[in-house]
Formats: sequence, structure tokens, C-alpha cells
Amino acid sequence: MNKIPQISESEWKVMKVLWEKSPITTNEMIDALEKTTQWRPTTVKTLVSRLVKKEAVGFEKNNRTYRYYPLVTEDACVKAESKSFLKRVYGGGLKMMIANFLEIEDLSKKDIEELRRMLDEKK
Amino acid sequence: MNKIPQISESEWKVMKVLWEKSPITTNEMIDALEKTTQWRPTTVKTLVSRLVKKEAVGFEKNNRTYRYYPLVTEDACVKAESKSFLKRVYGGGLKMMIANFLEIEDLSKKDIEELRRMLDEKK
DNA sequence: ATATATAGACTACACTCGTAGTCAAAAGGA
DNA sequence: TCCTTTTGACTACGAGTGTAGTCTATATAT
Repeated sequence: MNKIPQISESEWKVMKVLWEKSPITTNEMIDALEKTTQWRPTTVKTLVSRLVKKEAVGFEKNNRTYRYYPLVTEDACVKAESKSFLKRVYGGGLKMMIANFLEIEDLSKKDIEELRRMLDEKK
Repeated sequence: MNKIPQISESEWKVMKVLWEKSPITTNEMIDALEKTTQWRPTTVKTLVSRLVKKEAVGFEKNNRTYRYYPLVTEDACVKAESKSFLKRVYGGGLKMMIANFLEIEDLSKKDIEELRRMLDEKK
């Protein structure tokens, strides 16, 4: 399996765009990211090429138009990030972590119900 | 409230030691970290001074002995980290996140019971 | 065919991080 | 008092990041 490369904070934002819709051109990415960030177009281009170099993103080149797409799935990245976070911050203690999140964030009644169901399934 | 400074991966390890027991000297930290890392003593010292500069750690100086202690609580740091992680990786979706963790990590029956109880309390 | 706009490639630069060495001052032993 | 050891302060240095500018070759319009 190809290892998940290290994806930085800013790069995540680019990946998010690509995971949502791809393949797309840099311009489409620039448009999308202009709404959520203050980045100049060149910044987006830099991030994209770094992701290409890291092999997190690939592209197809059709008569002078480059279209980029993710080479790693969102799921895989999220899982990798989650694992490292869990280890770094909570020392691996999943229960502690969940308890903490339940404390700091708000969940709707519906969400709570659903989580309970998930826990039941786990059993 | 004093803002939580950015604490890097390696710095977390140092903070963990301090949260567990403080105030302590650099030597005590070096000893503790020698068990869990491959760091040379100078590395620990560097990390400590960076944390002091960031105002995450303070020290008291009694006749030539420096004793260091955390200036930020573990709880506050964990919460800050958790929030930023949740936002970055899961776009703020707590339910998604918990569901994902339930999927990738293992919980004992006891843990599941306990989490269910917590969820019930939330309601 | 020539001027212009476009877009990917290359360059830039300050800051953080991981990792660690050297210096200088003070403390303690001889 | 002088030497040695200790310890915090300062320095180092390559990799990664955030942020962005310039160059160059091609596509497009006139």
C-alpha cells in the first residue's frame, strides 16, 4: 500500500477541494479556495505542486490543460491523521479522547442517539 | 485567558513529563525522556527553552537550580489541539469523527459501556 | 504572423521544527 | 584559590511550511 504522505494544514484545504470534486484545473481550485482563504493564486499553485511532488495528487494533461485529482483517498488521510493525533495528544487513549470531545463540543439529541446505536453495534 | 501557544510534536512529549510531575529540573526531564525517546540531553534542553520562550513553561530559580513547571494546563492544551484537529480534518463534524474512531480503534466492552453511560448523561 | 494572456515551473524568504553542538559563568572540590 | 564539572544560553543547520513573485512556453486573438 502506498504510504500516506505528510499533509500540512494548508495542503489539507487543497485536498478537501479535490476530494469534493475532481479532476479539476488549478483555476477551479483557485476559485474554490478564494472563497475560504485569503490566498493569492500563486499560493494555490505552489501548494498543488507540492502535493504533486509528495504524490498525494496526480494530474492528467489533455492538450495543454492540466486536471488534478487526488492520489490518496480522504478516508485514508483522515484515518492516518486521526491515529497520529490520538497518539500524540491522548497517548492512544480512545476512551479519554471521546469523553473529552463529548465535553467540549455539542451534539444534538439525534447525534447522540446515532452514536449510541453505533456503540451498540460495536458490542 | 492566556492563549495556548502552538506546541509541536516533540514539545508535547516534554509537556507530558511536566504535567505529570513538576516543578522539576532539566536533568529530571532528561532522565524521564531518555526512557521514551532517543534524544540527547541537549535536545531536551532546546525543547525546554523553546517552551519557555513560548510561555508554555515557566521556571523558578532557587540558588542556581532551575525548576520548570507548565504554565498551561494539560486540559487546556488537549482541548485546543482537539478543536483544531476536529476542524482541520473533520471540518468540525464531531459525529463523523467519533464514528470514524470507533471504526479504526478497538474499545473493550467496558469502555463501550462507559461511553454509553456518558452519552446518556449528555442527554 | 505578432502581441498578449495564461499557467505550470522555478525561485524566494522568513519562520518553525527536529536534532544537537559549543560557550560561558557559576559552583563545588582539592 | 584554581581547576573541573554542570547547566542554562547561544548557535547551527537541513527539512518543511506559509505565502508569494518571476520566468518561459504555449494558446489565443487580432
